Amino acid sequence: MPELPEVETIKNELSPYVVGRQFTGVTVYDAKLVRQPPVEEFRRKLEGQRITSLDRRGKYLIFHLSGGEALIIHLRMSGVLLLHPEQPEKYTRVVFQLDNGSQLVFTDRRRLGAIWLVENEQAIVGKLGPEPLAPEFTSETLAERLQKHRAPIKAVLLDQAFIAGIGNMYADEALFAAKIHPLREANTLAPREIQNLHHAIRDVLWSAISSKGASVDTYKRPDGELGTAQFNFRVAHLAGKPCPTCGATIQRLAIRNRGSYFCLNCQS
DNA sequence: CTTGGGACCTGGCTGC
DNA sequence: TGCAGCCAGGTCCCAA
Repeated sequence: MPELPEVETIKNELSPYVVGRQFTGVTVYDAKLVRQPPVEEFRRKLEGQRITSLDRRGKYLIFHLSGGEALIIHLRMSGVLLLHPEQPEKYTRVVFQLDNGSQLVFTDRRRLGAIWLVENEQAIVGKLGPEPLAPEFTSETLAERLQKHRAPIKAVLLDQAFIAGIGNMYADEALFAAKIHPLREANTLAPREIQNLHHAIRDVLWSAISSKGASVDTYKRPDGELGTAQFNFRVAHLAGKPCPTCGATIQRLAIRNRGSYFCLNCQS
C-alpha cells in the first residue's frame, strides 16, 4: 500500500517528466474519485494549466499549477500512477494528457483513491502532522507530542494528524527496530525508547525510499517497475516466520482493525 | 480534546 | 467447481 516512501518514489520518478508540462486533456472514467470540484469544472479548470512543481506531503501527491491551484492525488489502498503505459491498463479511472504527448494514467482497483483540484491546498493537507523526514522533526518534537496520547503507540503512529506518512507496514517495521511493543501506551515510552523510535522511523523510511518503495500488493512505480523494500521487511506481513533477531515466531495481532506484526521476545 | 468502531471499496483467499 | 463470507488498510465520520 502506498505510504510515504512509495509516494516519495512516485514524486521523484515522475518529476522529470511532468514538471514544466501542460495538461492538454483529462478523461474521467470514474467520477467518484474526483472529490472536488464537480467533474466538468475539474476538467475545464485543469486543461491548459502548467505543472510548476511536484511535491509530497504525507501520503498526498501535490501538483502545483501555473494558475496557482493545486491538483492533489491520494492513492489510498490500491491507486497507481503510470506514465504512458504501453498496454491499456485494467481499472483505469482517470487519464491525464500532457503537451509532450505523455499520458499519465491513474488506475485504482478498489476505487478508494481521491483527487482534488483546489485553490487552497491547506484545506486538504492542512491537518497533517509533521513530516518525519524533515530536519525539524526531532526526537524532542516526538517526545513532546507523544505525551498527549495514551492510545497504543501503533495507533498513534498511524494517526496522520500526529505524524504524516506512516502506514501499517512502516509503523510495524519502526516499532520492531525500536524494540517497542505495538500496544504500549504512547505516553509511557521512556526517553531512550523515544530516541530509538525517532531514529527507527527515519531509518525505516529512508531505507524504503532507497529501495523505491514496497510492492506488497498493487504498488508500482510510474514506469511499471516494482519497488523492493518489502524484501527488507523484518516483521511486516511475516506472521509465523522466525524473528530475524532472536528466531522467535513473529506474532500477528489486530490493533484498530489493522494487522500488527511484531516479535513478543524483542519488543516490550 | 482524544479514543475507538464502523463504513467505504473490490479482488483474493478460505472453507464448505 | 461454486460461492458465501472474510480479509486487506488509508481515511472519514460519528459517538462516547
